[in-house]
Amino acid sequence: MNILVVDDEKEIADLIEIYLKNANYTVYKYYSGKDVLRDLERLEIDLAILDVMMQGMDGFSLCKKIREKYTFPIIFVTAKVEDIDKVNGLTIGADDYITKPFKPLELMARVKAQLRRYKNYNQNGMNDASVIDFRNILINQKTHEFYFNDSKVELTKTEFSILWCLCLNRGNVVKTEDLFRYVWKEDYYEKDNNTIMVHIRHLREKMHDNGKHPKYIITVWGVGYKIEK
Amino acid sequence: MNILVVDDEKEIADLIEIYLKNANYTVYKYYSGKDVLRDLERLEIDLAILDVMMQGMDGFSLCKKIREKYTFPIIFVTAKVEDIDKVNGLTIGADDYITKPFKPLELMARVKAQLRRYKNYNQNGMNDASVIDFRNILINQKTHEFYFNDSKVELTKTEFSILWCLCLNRGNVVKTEDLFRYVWKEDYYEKDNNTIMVHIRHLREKMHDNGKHPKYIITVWGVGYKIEK
DNA sequence: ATTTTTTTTTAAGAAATTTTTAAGGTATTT
DNA sequence: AAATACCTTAAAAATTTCTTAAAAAAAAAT
Repeated sequence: MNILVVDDEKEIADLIEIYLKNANYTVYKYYSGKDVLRDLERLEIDLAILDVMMQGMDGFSLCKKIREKYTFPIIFVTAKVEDIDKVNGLTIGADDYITKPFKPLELMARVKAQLRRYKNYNQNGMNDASVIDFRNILINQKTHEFYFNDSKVELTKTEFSILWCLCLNRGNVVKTEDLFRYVWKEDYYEKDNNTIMVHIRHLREKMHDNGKHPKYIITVWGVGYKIEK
Repeated sequence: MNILVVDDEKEIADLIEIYLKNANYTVYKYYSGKDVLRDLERLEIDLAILDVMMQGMDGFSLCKKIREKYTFPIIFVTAKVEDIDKVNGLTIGADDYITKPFKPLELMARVKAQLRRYKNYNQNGMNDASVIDFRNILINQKTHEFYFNDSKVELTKTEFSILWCLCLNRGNVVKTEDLFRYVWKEDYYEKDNNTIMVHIRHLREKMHDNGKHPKYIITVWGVGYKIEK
């Protein structure tokens, strides 16, 4: 497991590193947010521990930047004890927030809890794959390509995200609300329903699957959509 | 979203409930772990907030019991400030651990962070039990499919919900009022009785079980319905 | 910086499906 | 026999989805 540690106080970063390495994690240690963003893509991080108050880019800004592309757990570790900071930190995308001075054992327990949630409680295996291949569908998340009957079909970002979610859950119904939250990552309201419907229609069109009885993206009345295995 | 609150100190449970309801969550409030375990299957909980020190079954034991079957996030709220308890709580399957006196806003931020992780960042709860298979009935909540004598029978959302509730409680009578509240999630009045009856009739029809002596969905006079094991 | 193109969202009417109501009937209990 | 609870049927009402087109927003190109 690869853990990212970002803290401009070297002693703290070193201390955290010792405990993490002791628990057999691979540690990537950084002293500035800028350097992190430069390397993030190639590191394949599973969890990040960020300091809030850093020179240059602060922890909150870094967290926001990370969340634009990644969903691995983020834990803030900070000397700031203001309640409003905790609330802000958790609101902008962090999963946990610990104040200094912290007990290393507690930090480790929280790291393990977050990794368990991220890796184990997730649907096993299925989620890690970046290619899903079944029936006459081949969809690749890494390359953002979709092949249907061996010919490439161009999808927009939203269309791809919807189809990917349905394929991840192939065989199972995805509730409209869950689908919305997966794709848009924000709260769902009734009116959003129509937005999804239009995208579904576009997808069906691109799969030549419009008409009364779609063969691929199937409507489950009052619940959501599913794609049969 | 359905949130479970378990605390034998009524005032705390009530306080938490107020904040949760204010944020538009549905709250199921319990004062003992035993009662929770009895109802858990039919509640469809998305997140739990548990007190650690309770009379009878303590929070840790309840957490372990829940984790045998469910993966929704669990947050401990407790007066125990011993570090070792935090570590233990997080180790046995909890996702977060807050000590009293806690700031309600912080609790709410942590609830939201956990739900975001569970519902938006992760694919949600693939592991939670979703298939019931007995006699010649096979009902799958994830795929929203119902097989009767090995052939697929299409059900509407309400029909499915009713049958699922009866199957969850197979062997036992489900009171009309309880059935209504499970399916419609609102208060029950006499006139709703007829609505249920019509749906039951449709179900019986689809199971070729109309007539004087139904073999599957059995009427228990003056009480409700049951489906025999 | 502006224009063009593409994508996403909104809106509104139509179509399809599901749910509820209502009324008359049947079975069971007291 | 009366009262109560349940069943059946069909039509009305409500809900949900589909379709289409245009507006708005975002991205790409000039």
